Amino acid sequence: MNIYDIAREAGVSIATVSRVLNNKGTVSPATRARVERVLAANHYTPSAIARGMVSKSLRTVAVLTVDIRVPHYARTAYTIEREFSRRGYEVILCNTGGDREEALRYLRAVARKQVDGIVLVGSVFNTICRGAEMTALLGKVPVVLANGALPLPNACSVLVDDGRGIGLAVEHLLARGRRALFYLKDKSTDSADRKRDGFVQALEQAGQDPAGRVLEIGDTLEDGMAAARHILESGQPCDGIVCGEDLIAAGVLKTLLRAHIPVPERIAVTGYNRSDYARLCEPVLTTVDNKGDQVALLCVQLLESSMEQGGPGTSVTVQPELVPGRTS
Amino acid sequence: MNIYDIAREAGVSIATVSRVLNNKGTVSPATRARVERVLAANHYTPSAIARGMVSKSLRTVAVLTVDIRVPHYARTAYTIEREFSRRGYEVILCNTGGDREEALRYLRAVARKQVDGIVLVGSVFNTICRGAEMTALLGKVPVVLANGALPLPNACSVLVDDGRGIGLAVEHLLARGRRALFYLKDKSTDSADRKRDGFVQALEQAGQDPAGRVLEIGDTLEDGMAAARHILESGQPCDGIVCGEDLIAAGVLKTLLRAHIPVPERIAVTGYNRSDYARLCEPVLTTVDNKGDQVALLCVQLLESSMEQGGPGTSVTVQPELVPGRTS
DNA sequence: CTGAAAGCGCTTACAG
DNA sequence: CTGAAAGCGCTTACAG
Repeated sequence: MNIYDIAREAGVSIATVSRVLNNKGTVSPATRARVERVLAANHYTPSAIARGMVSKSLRTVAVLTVDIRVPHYARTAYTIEREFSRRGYEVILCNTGGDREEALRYLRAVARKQVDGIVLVGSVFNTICRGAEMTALLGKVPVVLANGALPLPNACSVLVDDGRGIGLAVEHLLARGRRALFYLKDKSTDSADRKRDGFVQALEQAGQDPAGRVLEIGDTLEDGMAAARHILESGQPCDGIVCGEDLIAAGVLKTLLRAHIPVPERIAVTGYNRSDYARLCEPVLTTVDNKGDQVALLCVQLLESSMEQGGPGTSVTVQPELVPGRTS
Repeated sequence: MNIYDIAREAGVSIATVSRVLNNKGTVSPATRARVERVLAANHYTPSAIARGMVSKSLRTVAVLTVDIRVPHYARTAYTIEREFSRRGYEVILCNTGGDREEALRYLRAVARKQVDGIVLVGSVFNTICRGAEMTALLGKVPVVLANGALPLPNACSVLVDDGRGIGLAVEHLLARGRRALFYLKDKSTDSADRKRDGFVQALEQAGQDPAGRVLEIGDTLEDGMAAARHILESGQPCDGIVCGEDLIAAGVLKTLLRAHIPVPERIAVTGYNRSDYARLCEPVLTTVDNKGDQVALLCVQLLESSMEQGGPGTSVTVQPELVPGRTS
């Protein structure tokens, strides 16, 4: 059942049907009523493809992220999807695994579909979105990065001051009298580097030597557990462990509890992300809220405005906030 | 840059360009080479919209779920997305919140885009996918349900034997000498009901009276915490709490730990889903693996085959598995 | 092996 | 207020 069938049945031209469908132009009330009746009677569904053929848009945006199973990304993707849905767009989900080739494959696919915009979630895209084809693919459509930035004229950014976020955790621990802190640094993304820098800087500002205080580890629960064991076994003085992710902190906490080390009395622990992991821990983890929902909302707003009005890529920064729990 | 531009530059007809683009029909090696050179030189990107205009497909599937922030749904959506991506489809993500009207809105939107298939993740869709418009929307395209079933000729199902899953947990506890079990039932979906039935049945099979042993609660950590407090304060004998979700079990565990009740010595706890929550708990939660990844993969396989070959809706059932932890 | 032409289902100037 | 016609960028019989 297409627009021709409707037109025939209503005794009008397809142009008129199109007008009532889109509330564009002028249609006499009588004609409109007649067409609407036919439309409803046939459960007519307009073809977004045919419409897209002329408008060059399917009202779709692509969200590229690392892995939707990571709670922080899931939250971000959730808000982005809901907000775009409210605005009449569908969202294509892409789990790139942080892999450059995979990201390229997704970008090629969504370019063919002529998406109206692209959201890149995670600072890993700072690193992998390089090279001629990437730039070409990302250059022809509005782009926004959550927790990242790209040197493209059309790319917007919503940044989180992650260095400051870790700084907050450090200052919090120092203020409570902790003197021998460690930092567990995950992966190697820009964001992870910024957090590490925040740790180092906060220690230096307090007149402490950060040398040997940063441990590079993976980003799993087990990595956190192993790192804590490593610290304990090293015999080095330690009264606080600052972690770059809640999941790592949960692992640390697990090791400490199993070793019957009182938390926070002997060793304090802090996480990052304000995820459910933090609430789940017993005692509840002190963590840093990196404002995932706010970041996601801002991404949608920036992208929407650059999809509709164009304009150069703007950038906003969000400040994280310490959320005290019972591990500090 | 469209197919006409390419044809002109290569000195051939658009039909020939289309042939080399799709490796269809026959093209002389020389012509093919010439066209391919022009294609590459111009970074030609075919329009999926124009292609869809004739094929009636954008090679897209829609995944409707309740809320991607729930880890179990995130895992399912992840696998579905990855598997479809491998097969050359893009995935549209829809967070319905389990709301019928929202689901309808999404279904209307993806019907206009003529998606090739629809995946419904969660047994809530058993309940909300009723009514004329729903049936019409779901009737014209291959549909598969993860953990659910629909009385439609074209709908496939991948079911999880959730009743059996809870039964496994109960039998496990009974085998370890527990005699006073409670079941914490979440929400009211078909799946939650089946789990409750599994609990009741397993108790009866063991010759126990299930009366008063099932508590209906919400599905949050706090609900689990409150339910455990309620049980403790009631003074009723209790040496095991079976939960319908890991998150609830985590809440129960939290309350028990805070009350200094030895787990599992005095009260055992089991969860459901084999989520990260279970691993995070200390002690690690005994849980039931409801095979989310396997379910997701089967969904993709069923949907793919019914998208390509049509055929009636088939149904498969997956058996859950007990994963012993340290809380039982 | 290759090309001319029709057709997919809409929207949008342009006439009237 | 309404309709005829062109055009969006492809694929696909059909001829040759």
